[in-house]
Amino acid sequence: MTIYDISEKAGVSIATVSRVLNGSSNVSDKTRRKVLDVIEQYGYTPNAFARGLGLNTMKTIGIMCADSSDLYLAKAVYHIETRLQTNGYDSILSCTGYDPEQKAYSMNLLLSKKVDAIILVGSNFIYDNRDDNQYVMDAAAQVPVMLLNASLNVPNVYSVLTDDHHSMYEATKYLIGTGIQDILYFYNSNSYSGKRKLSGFCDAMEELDRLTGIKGHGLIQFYGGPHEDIPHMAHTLSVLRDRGLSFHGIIAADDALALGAVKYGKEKGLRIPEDLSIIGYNNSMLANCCDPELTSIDNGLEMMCNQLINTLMNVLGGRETPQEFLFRGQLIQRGTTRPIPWDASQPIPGDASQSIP
Amino acid sequence: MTIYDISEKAGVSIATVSRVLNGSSNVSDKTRRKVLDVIEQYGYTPNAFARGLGLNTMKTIGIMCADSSDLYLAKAVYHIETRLQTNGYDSILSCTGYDPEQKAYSMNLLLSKKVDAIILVGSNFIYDNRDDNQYVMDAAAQVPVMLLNASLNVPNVYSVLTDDHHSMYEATKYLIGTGIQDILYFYNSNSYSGKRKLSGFCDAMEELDRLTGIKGHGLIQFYGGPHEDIPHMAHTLSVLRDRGLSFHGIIAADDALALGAVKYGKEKGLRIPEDLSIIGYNNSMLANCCDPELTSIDNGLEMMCNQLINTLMNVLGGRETPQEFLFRGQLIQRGTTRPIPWDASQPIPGDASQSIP
DNA sequence: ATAAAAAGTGTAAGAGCTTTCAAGTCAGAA
DNA sequence: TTCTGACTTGAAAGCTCTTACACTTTTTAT
Repeated sequence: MTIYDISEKAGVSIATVSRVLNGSSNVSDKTRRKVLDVIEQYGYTPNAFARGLGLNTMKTIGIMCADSSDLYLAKAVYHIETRLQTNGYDSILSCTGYDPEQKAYSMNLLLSKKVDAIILVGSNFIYDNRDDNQYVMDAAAQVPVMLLNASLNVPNVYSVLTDDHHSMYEATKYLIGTGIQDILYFYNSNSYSGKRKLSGFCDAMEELDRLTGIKGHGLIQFYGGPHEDIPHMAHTLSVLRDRGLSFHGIIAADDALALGAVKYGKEKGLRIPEDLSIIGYNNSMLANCCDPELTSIDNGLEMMCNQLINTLMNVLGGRETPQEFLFRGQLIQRGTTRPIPWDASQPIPGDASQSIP
Repeated sequence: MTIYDISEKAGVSIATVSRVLNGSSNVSDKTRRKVLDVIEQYGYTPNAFARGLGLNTMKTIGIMCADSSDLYLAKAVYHIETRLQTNGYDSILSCTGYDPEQKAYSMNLLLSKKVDAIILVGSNFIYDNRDDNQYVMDAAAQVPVMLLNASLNVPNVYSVLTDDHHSMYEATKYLIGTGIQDILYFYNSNSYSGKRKLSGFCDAMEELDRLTGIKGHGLIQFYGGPHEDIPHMAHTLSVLRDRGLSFHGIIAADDALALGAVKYGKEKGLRIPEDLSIIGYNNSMLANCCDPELTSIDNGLEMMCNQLINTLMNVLGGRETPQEFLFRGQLIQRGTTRPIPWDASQPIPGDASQSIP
């Protein structure tokens, strides 16, 4: 069933059928109705390839994501996919893993499929070394590139992200405000946003060092073990402690790591939050799975995804739009941290609980 | 840059270029090298639309999934996507939600994009009423349809699933074997596999009723609240208990529900597993997030996904293959259940711990 | 050496759609 | 009535590739 069949049955030319199909206004109502009837009757759907050939677009967006089974990334992909769909776009998903070469390869694959844009979900697509981002720039030369949780100042690249530095800075100050000074930062990624988070933590700790005149309140521990392996995370911390390091607070770069920290605390018989306070990141469902429930930073993922798609639609529609959207995260206080005492004289100037509602 | 440009620069015909591109053997080494060089030099990539038009395929598989942010479904999609990629296929992902109409619509959208096959991830795509599955049969008339976690006996539809009935039956018998008789089944879906699970539970409980001569050991509770809302799940159970129902074991239809059960137990001050034993389903990362760690049923998701892709490749390659693959789940015993006592005389014949290693 | 088979290459006909441009229709104005 | 211009419509070219078929060249068998 092709456009020719339809044109024949409707007694018009293929051009007219095509015009009806594309909602062109240059068709009389009578003709339009006639064609529509025939199309309906035979259940005809235009061939997407042929259409793509003619239009050089298929209303399809390429989504790249290192690991779509990751709780956070999966949520992001889901929201993006859903919003795309309501805007009449399809998406081709490509799980690239964390290997840079694979990323570049996947990118080319998507481009060869003539996607209208590419969305990079997650901060691990942008590297510090500008040369390593060449593949992104190459892509941007062909189609708009959208970044979620990362930023790259290059034409035709648009970014939607949270201010991870600020979030971590405030979270750290909040924890200090509850009376804890020896804090461990527990992280597992050096990605674009990973770096920002770490520096936020460091800045807050340095401030503390400066104010107290004591050096080294902050500890930093990288977790390189298997993804999502909570027991292994707990074990990593256990080893640390056994080496004699002491800390009464843990700030984790994501909720899974925080759960590892909670598990560690329980295994060591520490009361949470009295003996050990813990803050997670992302405010995922894991925060509720935790006992006690996990204090975590919510960065409004859904809102960011909406902004990203809106921006994309603007770009695709040829409308002007800012290149970068920066959101602010929000600390959700739950059971793994103590509240800031009402009367406490803050060791750090500035009331953290004010800027983090 | 088209095939014409390449053919000109290489001094051959477009047919030869095309043959080189498609790895046809009817090209001399010398010619091939020459063409390849030119292609390399100009960084040419064939236009996917034109290719699709000619071949009527784009090496693309449609994946449908109700909610790709669901922990379990996301894992499945990830494995499928990854395996597809290693087989040289792309995937178009469509998140349909749970609305039947939306499913049919998405299906047509995928078909219009000329996918080579459609994979339905999750059991909620198949309904009890055969008429409701018409959209699947319609699709199967055009391309192979693969079902993960569901089954439909229709030509050109292939199924890969676990024997949920058996898993639940054995899990229930196991729990009974640990000495618990009043068991609550906690579930949230009436999907294809949801039904199977429920009937597995019911069968085991009826057996118990028959053996003890007492009716009504089993309780069943549906959870209709928001997805992944652990506190809400706990609350649902709390309400039940407050109405005077008593149970010392909970079997949940998935791990999230089981965490809800754990939370409920803790809130009520029950010791787990002494006062309340809990079994989850899917053996997801949540099982490790739990304290104590959750006993759960592992149904080998990755293996199933592999089988599904292998089968698909066979179908696409025109090779014979069975229509249905049925796997057996496996109970992973952890901290939310007691071990079966060595010397206990089983109230139910058949040693559950034997068939569930 | 020669016939027959095999291998390599090119021509041209699609695949199904969009879109330009020319032509046809028809109302209202002159 | 004739002309003008606004609408409609159709013919045909174009988008980029694949592939059947025909033709040429090379290899193999005799």
